[in-house]
Amino acid sequence: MKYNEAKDKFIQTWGTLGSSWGISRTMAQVHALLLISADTLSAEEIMEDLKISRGNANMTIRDLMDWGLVYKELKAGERKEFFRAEKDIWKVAKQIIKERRKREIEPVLSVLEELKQIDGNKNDKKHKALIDAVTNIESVVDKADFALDRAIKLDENALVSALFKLFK
Amino acid sequence: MKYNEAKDKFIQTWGTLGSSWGISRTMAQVHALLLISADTLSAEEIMEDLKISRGNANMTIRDLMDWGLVYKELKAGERKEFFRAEKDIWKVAKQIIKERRKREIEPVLSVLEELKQIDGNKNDKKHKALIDAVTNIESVVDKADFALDRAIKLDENALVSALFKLFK
DNA sequence: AATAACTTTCAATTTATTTTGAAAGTTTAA
DNA sequence: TTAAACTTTCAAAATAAATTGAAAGTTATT
Repeated sequence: MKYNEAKDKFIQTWGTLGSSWGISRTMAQVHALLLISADTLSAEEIMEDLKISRGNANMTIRDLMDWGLVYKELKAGERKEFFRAEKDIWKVAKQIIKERRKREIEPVLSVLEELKQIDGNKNDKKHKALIDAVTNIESVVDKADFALDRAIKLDENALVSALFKLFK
Repeated sequence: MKYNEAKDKFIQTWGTLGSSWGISRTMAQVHALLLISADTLSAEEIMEDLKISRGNANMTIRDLMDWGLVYKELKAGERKEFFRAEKDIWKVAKQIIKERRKREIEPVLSVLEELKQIDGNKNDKKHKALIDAVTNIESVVDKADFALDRAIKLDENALVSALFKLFK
């Protein structure tokens, strides 16, 4: 396989994956492009490379910065802005999980909390089933948080981290 | 808040969450409805309750069964099929992760494996950046698998599981 | 203060996904 | 074997999401 073919395939693949894991396809493609770029790229270069419009490039880059996946860099003597991706994929994954927790899980949790204040007889079968479901979901979020914390702590542990590198 | 309002809000909320975490909105809504139903429901009841078409109900239920989130149950003396949701949310979460790994991550991994067979000079900056990205991604998938295994093992540990229940 | 270089916005369009519902298919019971 | 009860299919329609690009906005330079 030639480099350009591999590059396109990588961008395409990362785009597909991204769109199913919470960031939009174009966001993931721009991220993929930056990920395999040795140097920073300008908005101009990104739009040319991926054949997307100026507006799309601009909004996508801004979104990626909001998500903490891409950083802006200024070059001395240049008016243009240049962009660089976070290349540590584990950091990328953690960042995505963190953002999605904030954007998607937390609002749900507050709705669930409300739902527990439901009027009526607590011994009613229907009420009980609803309260059970809500309680169960809340406990799972707690478990997931705990598991995630453990995974992150585990990662921060230098020894284990070193062990992982042996398998790379 | 009255029961019916709470019920609708729950279905709506679960639907929104589902659609951002890999199962479609209607799938999540049907799942939510079954989740808070003390008894099994027929396709007919589901379509009436959620005001969706027969075709949509049928396909959605089939999808949910494919995902292992809903089971079919037959009642003696009834021609109709009845459905029951998996109510252990931790199992639901594990099941979704497992399915999505199979459906979305595994195909990506095999593409990445291909990409490593790229022609040309390995010392070329561009090649190196691409190979680095691919390698890095593969190692993160390994880490995530490991962390997930740990989380699941942790959950299966009765003692820890009991501790969790204290916080419920 | 005028111009050039660049970034941002957003209404209109395009593309992708979901839903419908009538028709076809299947199974059971008489 | 026929009819009734039920399930599945899928092309068309509806809805939702992403993308474009020209115009407006901003900032730096002369």
